Amino acid sequence: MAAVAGTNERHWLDELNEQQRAAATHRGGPLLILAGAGTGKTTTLCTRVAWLVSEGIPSERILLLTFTRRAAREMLQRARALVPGSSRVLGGTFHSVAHRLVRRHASALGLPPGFGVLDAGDAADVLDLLRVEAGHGSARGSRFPKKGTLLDLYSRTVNAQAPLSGVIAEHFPWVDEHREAISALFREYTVRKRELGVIDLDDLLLMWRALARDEVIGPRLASSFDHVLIDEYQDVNGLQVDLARALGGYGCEVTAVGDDFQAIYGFRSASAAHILDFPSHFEGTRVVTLEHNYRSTQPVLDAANAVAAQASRAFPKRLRADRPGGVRPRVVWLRDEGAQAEEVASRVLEARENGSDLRSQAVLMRTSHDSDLLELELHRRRIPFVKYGGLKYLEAAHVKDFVALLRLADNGADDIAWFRVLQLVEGLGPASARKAIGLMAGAEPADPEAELEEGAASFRRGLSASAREEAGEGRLAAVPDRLAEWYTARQVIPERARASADELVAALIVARDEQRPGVRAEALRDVLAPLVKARYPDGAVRVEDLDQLVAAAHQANDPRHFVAELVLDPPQSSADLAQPPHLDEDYLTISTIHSAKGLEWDHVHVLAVYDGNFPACMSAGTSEQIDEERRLLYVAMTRARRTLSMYVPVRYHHRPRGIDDAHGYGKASRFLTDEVLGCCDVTRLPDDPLNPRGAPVVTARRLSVSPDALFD
DNA sequence: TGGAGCCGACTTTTT
DNA sequence: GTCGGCTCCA
Repeated sequence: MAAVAGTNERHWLDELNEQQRAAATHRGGPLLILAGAGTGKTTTLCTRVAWLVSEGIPSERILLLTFTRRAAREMLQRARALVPGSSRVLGGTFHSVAHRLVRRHASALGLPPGFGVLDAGDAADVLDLLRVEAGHGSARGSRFPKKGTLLDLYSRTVNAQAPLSGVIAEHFPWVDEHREAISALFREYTVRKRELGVIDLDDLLLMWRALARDEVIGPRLASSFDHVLIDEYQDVNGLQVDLARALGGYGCEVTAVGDDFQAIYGFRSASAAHILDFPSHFEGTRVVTLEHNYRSTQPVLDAANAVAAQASRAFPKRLRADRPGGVRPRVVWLRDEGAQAEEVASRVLEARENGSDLRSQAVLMRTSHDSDLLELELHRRRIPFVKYGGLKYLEAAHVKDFVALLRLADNGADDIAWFRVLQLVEGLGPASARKAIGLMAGAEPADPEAELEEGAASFRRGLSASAREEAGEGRLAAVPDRLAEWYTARQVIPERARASADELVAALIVARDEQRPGVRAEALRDVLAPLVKARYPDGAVRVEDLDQLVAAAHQANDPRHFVAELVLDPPQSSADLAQPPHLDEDYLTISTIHSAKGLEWDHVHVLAVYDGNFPACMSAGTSEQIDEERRLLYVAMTRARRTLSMYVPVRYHHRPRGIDDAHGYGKASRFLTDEVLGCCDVTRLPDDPLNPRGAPVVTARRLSVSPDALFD
């Protein structure tokens, strides 16, 4: 480490205000930075990283935990610009850091070296499998919860670290009659994951905590860091608090940043209570509050403050703007979502003509399909955009197929992947796939391999730590290998599908022996391509999507964990995988509010601000849920630097994509109270130009329209 | 009779 | 894109 920089060289400290500087240069003891929207939270945190490094803390001994990897990357880039020495700071999400640690200690945790990480969809598939096995498949009468609900419930219970019965009573009362069956199902779920050699996202946190609490491994882990900085602390859950406390308990200095009024992840068991409890969890905490808003103009803040003031238990916190001037936010009533799309597109173009490029503008919405019509309109007008949130690249069916193949090449015991992969073959459905997998799994090798098998079995049972030590890593590698049993299993495949299935399995065997991830991915892409082309009408386009993944596999730094890293840091779109990104291109951002967290734009448009969306009808149950929905609107509003527009389509479709014409006549969001509207310019857009002032439709005429004359 | 495949109804927010 | 229900095929 270079000599400590003199204070006069740290000119970047001069750019901070008094509170920010106090936070950035705090030394000794835990620190909590309460930072309202736009108060320079990121700047302060980056500067703190830079300051710590300039104070002589080795950068690899600093851990920066953020909500997304994108946030970590951005912060580290900025810190590096201040102090080049900060390049080795370890940054990422709780989950990605957990993955590194779990990887390193896989054998202690009883995991095979090639263990996979299930994404939410895979985890739900495992639960579904167990649900069917337990006979809750199509049980008549009292309906058993579906896989999505089960996963929600499971994840909530684990992340909140609360008893299942309590979580059911509070959030899922309608499944109470099945409580015991669900409890048994969840126990089976943890067993099954072990058998499959996989873990889910929640396990990553559980396992990190288990490592941190272990009397031997824990201190060793904690001694790797001097400082931990945690961003967005208002959105941590109980498990993450445990991790923070474990780190702090071993003498690591903890800094947390957040704003209780921006807590929007209650549905993931996060709770703003944790940030308020921080001082009691960490003895001797210094609290620094940042109140000066450098992002928005006062008129925007006035409206946002008016929304915040409605909260039942709000901290009295009024943001004050540092930027002079500004225009009042607009609230626009329109006929319907079509009019909304046209209006937003026009305003975006208008702003661009006035010198604001598309990158400085964003459209935000509650749910990802709120922008469906807008996306069509933008295509029509050739306005480039990138959409964040909603259905992601990895969730597209053909990409999931490909990922399942990649998984199988790493871990032949992953039956969920098998189940998906086998069904790619035409004429091979779920029933045959299940049978074949049962045969592959059930056919235990005979005596000669008993010793190896003993290792695998002990892994499956999840032995005590000492027994696992004994088994050693070499034996743990002996996960049951389905591929070897294919010859037996293929007998239950319908005859017409057998040859095709053989081909697929043969390709997997070849791919498994190929260690270079790029070459392996290429081989698997080649077997998959014809199947994708046959299955989907737009198959050719989808195969191109796969090429992006192959390219990414070629870039992978750690072949073994290419798929896991994909799950932990999912590309938002296929364009995200393309190397290098087209940085010079100008595009509009469309994003769910959840995905827009921490970001800002000059011009912000908020779509569909009607009641039923803000709050969403599904989240209008308890007053806590409604508070969270209000904060969501607040977060959206405070993303705006210069102008803010909120749209209320009066007539909206219940269902997206125009499947039918079911629609309702909505009211504006209940959060747009008179106080809020008083801070805004309210306009009503003229009605349908083809039918001004609702002129009655002529019904008496009968016209005949037919192309029959053409059919001579 | 089981299983593959087609058709119609519906979809909150994310690591 | 997914789920459940239905029909037709071996």
